[in-house]
Amino acid sequence: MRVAFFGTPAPAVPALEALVADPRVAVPLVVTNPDRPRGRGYELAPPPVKTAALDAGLAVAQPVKASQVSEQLDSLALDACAVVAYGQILPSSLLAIPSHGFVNLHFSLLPAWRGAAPVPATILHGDRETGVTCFVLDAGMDTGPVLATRTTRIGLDETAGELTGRLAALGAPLLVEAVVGLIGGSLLSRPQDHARATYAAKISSDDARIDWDVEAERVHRVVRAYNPVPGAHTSFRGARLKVHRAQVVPGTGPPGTVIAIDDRTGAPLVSCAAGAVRLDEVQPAGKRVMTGAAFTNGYRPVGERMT
RNA sequence: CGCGAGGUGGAGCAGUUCGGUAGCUCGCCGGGCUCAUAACCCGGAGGUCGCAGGUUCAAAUCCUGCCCUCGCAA
Repeated sequence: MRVAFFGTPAPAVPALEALVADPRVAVPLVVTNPDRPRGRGYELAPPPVKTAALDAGLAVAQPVKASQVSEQLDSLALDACAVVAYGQILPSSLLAIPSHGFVNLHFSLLPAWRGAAPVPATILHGDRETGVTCFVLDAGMDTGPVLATRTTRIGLDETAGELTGRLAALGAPLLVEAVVGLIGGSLLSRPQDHARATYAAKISSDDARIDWDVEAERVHRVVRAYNPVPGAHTSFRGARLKVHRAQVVPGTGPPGTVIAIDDRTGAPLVSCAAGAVRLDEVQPAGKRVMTGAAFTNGYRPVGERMT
């Protein structure tokens, strides 16, 4: 079976590797986004999928627009394509090229959380479980018929980064089976219940700003949902303070106030609209990540306000 | 040449403006108190102040160059 792979960031890598490792599948081409300037100084960085593909000795294409590979795809006599977080909408002209179409691995239980950022959305929403879905791409945004799903519980303190890693590992073998099953005819797709669809918009740094005037449970979810990127943040002494990890604790005070230091851990306690959170891991702008206790020792924040 | 912050005992910070004794909160080690303790008391070890050069009687502090870490943005 000849399957081209479309994907870009790190969570797509396990799927690519699983596909390559399967003896039934040949991967004649990997399509990924172009190298982009990243980090300080705008250094050009290759996407993780490109690095993994080159390591595996695979051919790589990095079109600015996906449609630019249509001729190349045409010439490869593909049975199907596999897509994981490619980062571009694929035009239907492209979807028609492989005989069995495109199979996408999406990091939610569709039709829940269609769109760009399903993992933060599911944590933010307080879902108890989530999963991965393999479906056949159609013209809509994550609207195609479903081939296979896998479910997993969300840990009470699990971050988006951790959950994404687990879903990537969970989804990789599922994608292989979905692609093989679709091509082989052993797997049938079922349409989604569109009436129950929910959407997870792309997140921005602004979304990750902590509003202290909500209940502590919600602050805790914000912290988890935006870890590690872009990082939940607040403002302290006029500078950005990222909160990487927190716990809900009892406490009362004006929202955003450092009301006390935790006896056991030494971490600062910050009051919310209801309850408080203990800041277990923070990062002031320009500094390394530090424990809440280290922050307390150096900054003596009791009584001060985070905004 | 994208914008910006920072490097001071093991951790996190102050001290740099205006050169002159190495400071604070912790941690660690030892001792004490206590039924006990993450609590409290007493004592102690531990620092080439990122690196190199320069100015000076004297540099963490002023000047020059370099290295490293990190925040924003993309």
